[in-house]
Amino acid sequence: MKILNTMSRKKEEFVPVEEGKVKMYVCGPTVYNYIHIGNARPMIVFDTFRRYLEYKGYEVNYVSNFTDVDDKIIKRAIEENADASEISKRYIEECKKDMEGLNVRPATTHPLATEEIGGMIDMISTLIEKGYAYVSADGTVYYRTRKFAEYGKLSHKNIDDLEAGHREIKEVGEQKEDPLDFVLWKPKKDGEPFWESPWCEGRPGWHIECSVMAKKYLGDEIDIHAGGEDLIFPHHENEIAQSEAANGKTFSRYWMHNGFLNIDNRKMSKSLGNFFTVRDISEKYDLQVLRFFMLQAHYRNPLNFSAELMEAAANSLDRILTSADKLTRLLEVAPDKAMTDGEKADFASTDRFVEKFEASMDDDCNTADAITAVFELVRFINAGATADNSKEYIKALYDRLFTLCDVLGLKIEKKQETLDSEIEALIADRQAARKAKDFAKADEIRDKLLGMGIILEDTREGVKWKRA
RNA sequence: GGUGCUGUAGCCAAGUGGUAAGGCGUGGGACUGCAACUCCCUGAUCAUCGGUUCAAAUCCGUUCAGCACCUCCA
Repeated sequence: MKILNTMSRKKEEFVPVEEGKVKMYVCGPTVYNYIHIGNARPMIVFDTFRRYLEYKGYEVNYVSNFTDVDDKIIKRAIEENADASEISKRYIEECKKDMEGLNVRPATTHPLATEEIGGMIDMISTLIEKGYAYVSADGTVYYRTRKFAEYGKLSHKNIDDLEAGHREIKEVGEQKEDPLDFVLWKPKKDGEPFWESPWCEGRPGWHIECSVMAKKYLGDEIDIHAGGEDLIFPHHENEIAQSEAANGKTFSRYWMHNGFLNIDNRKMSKSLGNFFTVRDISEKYDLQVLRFFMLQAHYRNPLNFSAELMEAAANSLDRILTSADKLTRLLEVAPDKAMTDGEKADFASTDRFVEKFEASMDDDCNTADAITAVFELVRFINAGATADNSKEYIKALYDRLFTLCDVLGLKIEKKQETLDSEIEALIADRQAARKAKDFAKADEIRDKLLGMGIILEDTREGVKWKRA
């Protein structure tokens, strides 16, 4: 399996630190509001990668934090005249609901920044002892960036270019030794949450949180660190500087970054009025559609979002779900027999779809390509499977489709839904009318049901209904 | 200015040296009482120009267009 490593900018064969196990850290959201659809992209793509690693037999320790102390949260708390922890708690819960809708599995651990302050103080102390950090007069602790010789190795930036850039932005009131230095610990302001520390009452800088949480839950050297491409600099660069200086080891062997999501070809932002939360989308679509939509593109490429594209994604996904539904129906009526030799050969011929799927996923998690293998399996099913096939054969096809979709995090199980007796009676009446060739009445009933939100389809396997 | 990314059929999107996957949509056909579903058929020489090569969407260079990061945005 190959992964494009941001560090080397090359596809590298994946070799975990410990055979059979993967330690993976994905930077999570700052919880000051409902998550937006841009936040959802790394959640979806890296959840999919995790699922694939598990499919391959790896034991994955997947850690994703919630940043629950931050300027934005504090700002929101002040606006609502609430406590910052109330805000973060609320949106962590809402985020988990959205993740469930997106079928993003909970991480092995979801650490909270506010519960890891002790570890942060320890790491900052270590950095000070080793000379990688210093305390300024007001108690702010800064990282001494130039002390870390490899600074810039992930983002491939030249430290002197960076410095030149910074000089044009005069930073006022800071007591840094160097403009490149960043905050590890900052003093509290009135009304802000704070913690005791050896330097001052205050709170941690953003970057130190992830270094500490990764270390605590995964160890000094992790396999994969992932997040949005905007985090490469400065966030991940700073994490490397902190962790490697403090621990004396390579922080992460592989770095994966997803591309940005644009809206109607423009960057999503509140000021442009093209800002969508996952919750907004859930009002119109099953969130599976959003998940499918994002997996149709390669995770590293920029992806454009629009209403038309969502509609197309919904139709595409329906094609898969319809096929799965057909198998479910066939399973009910198929003769309870073992596979015939012919069926065995047919089933074996679908191995090629699984092979293609795996080859695509092995190639830097190419979900867009992997999905094509699913569609090829779908066409095979739609064209070939009938009520004459044995139950064992139908079941085998279903399991195969289920397995591939499950890696992608797409649920194909039909939700167990029951109709109320009135609707069932109407469907029965319509069937009777059709049998009597009273098509006017049959159509009338079908229209009536449509008005009630029930769509009927007369398939070879019988009458099928679905909600509009 | 620095560092990168992108440009493939109406739309979306794989494919990084051997003569273009897949999906949506469109049009035609089969099936169906009709509709829907499904199946079959239907489309591009890969932004531009030039070069390397027996062979390029795929490597090198040019031009054009769009985008990102370089200020705690996934």
